[in-house]
Amino acid sequence: MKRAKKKVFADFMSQKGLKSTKQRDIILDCFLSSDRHLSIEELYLKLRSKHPNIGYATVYRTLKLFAEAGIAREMQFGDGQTRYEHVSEGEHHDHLVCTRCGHIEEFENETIEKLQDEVANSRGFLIERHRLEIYGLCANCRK
Amino acid sequence: MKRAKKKVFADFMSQKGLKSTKQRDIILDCFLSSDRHLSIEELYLKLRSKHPNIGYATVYRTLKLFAEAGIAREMQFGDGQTRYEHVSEGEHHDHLVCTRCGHIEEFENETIEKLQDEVANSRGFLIERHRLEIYGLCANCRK
DNA sequence: AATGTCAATGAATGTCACTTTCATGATGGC
DNA sequence: GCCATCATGAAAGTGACATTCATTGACATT
Repeated sequence: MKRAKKKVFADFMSQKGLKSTKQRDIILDCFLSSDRHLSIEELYLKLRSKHPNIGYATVYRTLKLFAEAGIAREMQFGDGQTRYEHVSEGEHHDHLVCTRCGHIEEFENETIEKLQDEVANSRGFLIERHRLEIYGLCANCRK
Repeated sequence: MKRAKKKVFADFMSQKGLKSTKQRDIILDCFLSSDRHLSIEELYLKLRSKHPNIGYATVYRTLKLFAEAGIAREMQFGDGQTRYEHVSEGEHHDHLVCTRCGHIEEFENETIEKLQDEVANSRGFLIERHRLEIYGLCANCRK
């Protein structure tokens, strides 16, 4: 899966006439071996420990590239930081966010999606995308 | 209803030992007679036309007060601006957001809420709140 | 190997939307 | 009216991006 995404990114880059560089490889490796929901800042700090002279701007631009290439997706959870999550081919999911420990879980629910379509249709609304987030305490933090 | 909210706010203020001022009255009036989803900037500009020397910081602080008093609620729709919506006693609703004209519609769906509860329960998650936003084209912009 | 070409990099700077500070100005209780 | 507080608004500060630009580096050409 890590290998598959590397290929997707490599293909995207060559198709766009963009170059493969040390930094981009390092950032991709680090991203793929990280949490599913990572902010630019977090990834930047994680990288700095091993590669002290990689720039914030490079991390920022490279994550944008990942998003364009379809291997990452930008997310806002309302804490003022953009997070990037891994994307697997065509999937969609929503989130359970723990307000105590920050833990993020994913879920899918076909019925909810269907009901959303109904709501949108009844208003003449054409859906492009949606976001559903449930905030609360995760099982661990309830103890 | 406008009158009721003014009372709620007046009660909140006196209970907190805060003062009633010209500015706060003006801002409350303007807020109550506005769109249901207004950014600080929008409200500030609207106010400036009639009250040129009211400060941005005052609008900002007063909206926070409205939120504390429970007559407004902070919302993020991912455009980088915080919006404040009117709150009516105990109600909850979700949003349809037009990505073209910025129009925001509200909706409620009991079944979706119930399904969310089920999802949360199955993960041992204790819900505090949730947000559901559907982004797309409104009926008008589809034409 | 030296040079040319051009995208990539990263330190520095800019931008935007708040958020706080602080010197002044209002308010409400006596 | 007096005064301890609170409120105001101009200005400065903050945090998280987003852009600039001089330099670097990778490959192609001489």
